[in-house]
Amino acid sequence: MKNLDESLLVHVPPFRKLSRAQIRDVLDLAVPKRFDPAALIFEEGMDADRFYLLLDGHIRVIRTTEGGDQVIALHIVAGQLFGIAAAIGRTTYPATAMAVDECLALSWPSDKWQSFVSSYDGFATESYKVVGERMGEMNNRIVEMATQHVEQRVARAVLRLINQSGKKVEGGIEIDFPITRQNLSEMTGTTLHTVSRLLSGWEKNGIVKSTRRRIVVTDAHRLVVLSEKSA
Amino acid sequence: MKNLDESLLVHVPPFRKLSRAQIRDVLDLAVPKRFDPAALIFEEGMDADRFYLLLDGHIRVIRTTEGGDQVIALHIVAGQLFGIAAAIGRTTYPATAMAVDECLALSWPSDKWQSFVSSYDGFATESYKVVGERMGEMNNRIVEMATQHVEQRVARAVLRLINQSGKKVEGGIEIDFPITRQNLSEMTGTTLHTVSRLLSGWEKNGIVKSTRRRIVVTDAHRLVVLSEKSA
DNA sequence: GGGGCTCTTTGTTCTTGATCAAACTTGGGA
DNA sequence: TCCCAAGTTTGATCAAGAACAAAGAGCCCC
Repeated sequence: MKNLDESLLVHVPPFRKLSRAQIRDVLDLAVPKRFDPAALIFEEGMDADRFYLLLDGHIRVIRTTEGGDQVIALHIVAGQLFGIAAAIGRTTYPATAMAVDECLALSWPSDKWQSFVSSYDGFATESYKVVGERMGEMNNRIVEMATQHVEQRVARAVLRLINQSGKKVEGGIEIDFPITRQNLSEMTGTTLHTVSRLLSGWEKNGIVKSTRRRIVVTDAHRLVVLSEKSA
Repeated sequence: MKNLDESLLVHVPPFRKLSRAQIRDVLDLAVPKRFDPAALIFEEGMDADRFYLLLDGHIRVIRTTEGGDQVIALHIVAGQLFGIAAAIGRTTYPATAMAVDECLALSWPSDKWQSFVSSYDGFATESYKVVGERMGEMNNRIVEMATQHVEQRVARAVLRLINQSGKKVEGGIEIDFPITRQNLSEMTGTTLHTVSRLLSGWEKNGIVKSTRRRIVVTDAHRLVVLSEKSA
């Protein structure tokens, strides 16, 4: 438990400005944990007792409506903080976090947040920058949902995924975690049927290539064009 | 300029915990300004050199797409901070702020943000609570847009407005600033035509009563029912 | 190596709400 | 007082995408 290597945090933005000794202190307070694919890390409404740093894997942040519809709010990639309800004055988690693939995360008790902010220079700044980026992303999604058609929204969602978690493969860029048409529909507010038809169409035009749970973008440029097609 | 009364800030959340002397200091740094209806306070992309506190009136926060569509992100009511790009590590404003009616606001240079946070206990906590609330609202809107029909979205938008800025009048609750069908459509991602038809329908059913730029909700309960109608 | 679960595809029909098109109303300003 | 701009209503048509319905395909586990 106590032998986490300091190199883990050296390159992670919120901790980048900390000294070796400070990182040691932070790590000594951290609890590492592994999650299997589809494991729930915390659920919407739960008491927000810990905050997390994802070291490896991908996390999906989900909200569920009373009607049972799921909406994917965002994906977290390695190196990002999540579950930081404490940072924005919340006592419960606003959404559910689920491991997409095998994940490794560190966590700390939420009541440590305050002391991190005051003890470690740069920690607050970097963390709130993350908050700002997420707000920006959310804002963009609202604008998209309000003004764009389904095809453009799905195109953007795919582009965002390859930007955040794209892996170069021969013939294009692959989303490097498993994702279904259903998932994509939950990110864009449409149905899996419509997403399936869109992907089939794009595949016919040589823009993407996809198999079960995997998507490779072969012509990102044309996807960008699609995503911008007149409002 | 220097004779702002301290009572202005005593009941405003971010400053609530400050001493009389501290409030004096804060006020001495503040620049008050009045804005006419429809005046732009700052625009998306502008250098975020100041942050604001709205003392009176209503502000509309707007994003405009390349295609010229406008989306209303949120409304700010008296007592709220806005333009707090500095708080989330941004150097430009992420959206445009426009006065809806006659407004009075205080503003401070953005570089004072850091010193406010460190000098005044409770300021950071309260401010980030506001950030958290806005994130929650944005999140809800994303979920709504993804899962609900237009009628439900418009109903919710109206309910939100009367919650935030409702004024009791005989016969119901009125949204206490001027708002057009067009505005409502920009809040919900639909067209003014559809909003007009919905409002006409509701009026026929005795749920609302509206004239040019004014909306009175006469039966909030039934509006809630409408807004929840099966996903 | 088969069974079953999960994911995907594809066809058809139907509904919502956008788009197009005008006319009407209201209130402020010349 | 009249005019005009801004805001509102209403009708008709149309298209995007949801809903309904099945059938296929890939993968994991036994």
